[in-house]
Amino acid sequence: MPELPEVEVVRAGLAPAVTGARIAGVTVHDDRALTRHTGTAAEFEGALTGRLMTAAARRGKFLWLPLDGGEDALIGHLGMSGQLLLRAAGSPPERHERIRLDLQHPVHGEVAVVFADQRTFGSLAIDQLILTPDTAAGGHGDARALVPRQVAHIARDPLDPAFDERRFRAALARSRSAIKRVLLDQGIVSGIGNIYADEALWAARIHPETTAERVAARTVTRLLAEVRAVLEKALAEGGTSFDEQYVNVNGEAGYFAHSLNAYGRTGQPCPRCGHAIVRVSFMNRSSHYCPHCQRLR
DNA sequence: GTTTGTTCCTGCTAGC
DNA sequence: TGCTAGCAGGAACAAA
Repeated sequence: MPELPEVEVVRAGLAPAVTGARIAGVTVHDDRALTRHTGTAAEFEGALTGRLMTAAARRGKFLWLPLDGGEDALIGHLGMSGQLLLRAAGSPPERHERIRLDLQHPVHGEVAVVFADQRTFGSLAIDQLILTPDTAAGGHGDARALVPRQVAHIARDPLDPAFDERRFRAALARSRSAIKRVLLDQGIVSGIGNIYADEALWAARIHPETTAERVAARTVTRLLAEVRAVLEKALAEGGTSFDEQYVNVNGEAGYFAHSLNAYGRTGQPCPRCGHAIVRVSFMNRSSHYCPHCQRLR
C-alpha cells in the first residue's frame, strides 16, 4: 500500500531516469489507468509523445513529472497496488501492465517506464500546472512554485518544509471526527495511509477513535513528532512491503514491515506493554492498536 | 458545512 | 478439489 515513504522511494528512483528524457512513445493497454485523465487514451498518447520531462516531483502520495514548457505535467497516483517500474527498452510486458512510456534519455539511452497496477485504483493523467498559493515549492523534487491542478487541494505532507502546522492544529481543533480519520484526510495532512496512521497513533499512545478536537495541544505536538519519525524511518528502510504490491522502480521490496509495532500485528504482544494488539473495523478498513496503552478517554 | 458511508477493483486465503 | 465469502484500502463522490 503505497504511502508517503513508498511514493518517495519511487520518485527518487524515477528522477535520474526521467529528468531530461524525451518521450518517444506511449502505449495505453488499459483505459482504466486513465481515470484521472480528461480525454481518450489516444489523446493521452498523442499529447505525451515527443515531450521532454524536466523533473520528478511529489506531494503526499501524488507524483508528477513536469513537461517542457512548464505549463503541464504527467501526474500519477499509485492507489493501492500501482507500480512505476524502470525497464530496459523492449522488455517483455509486466504482469498487470497498464501503460508503457518509451523514453530516450541523453545519458542513459533508451529506457521504458512501466505503470503496472493489479487493483486498478491507481492512474496517470496529463494535468495543468498552477501556481501554489503560498509561493513555496509545489512538492518535493521540483523547486518551482507549481503544482498540478488535481493536486492543489492536497495538503502538504509533514516532511515538507512548507507544511503549515498551524493550519493542521486548527483543523484538529474544530473536528469532531476520530483522530485517525483526520490523519487519513489528505486535505488536512497528506502522505499518511492506514499503516502509518496506526503506527504513529501507537507511538503517540493515542486511541484511533479519540475525537480530534479533544486531543490536547501538547499531545498533537507528540503526534506530529511521531508521524514524522515513523515516515522518516520507513523512508530510510525503503518503505513497507507485505507482498508484491509495493516495490521500488527496480522491483525491489522495502524492509519497514519488520519494524511495525501495531499494524498487522493482531493478537501479538504490544512491544511496549505486552498486551495483545487488537484489530477493529474502522472506515471500511482495519485499525490496529494496543487497548492498554492507547486508551479511549 | 461537516461527517459518515459507498464505490471502484483484483488476487489471495480461509472455510465449507 | 472447487466454490464462495471476506479482506486488503486511496480517493472521489453521495448521502445524512
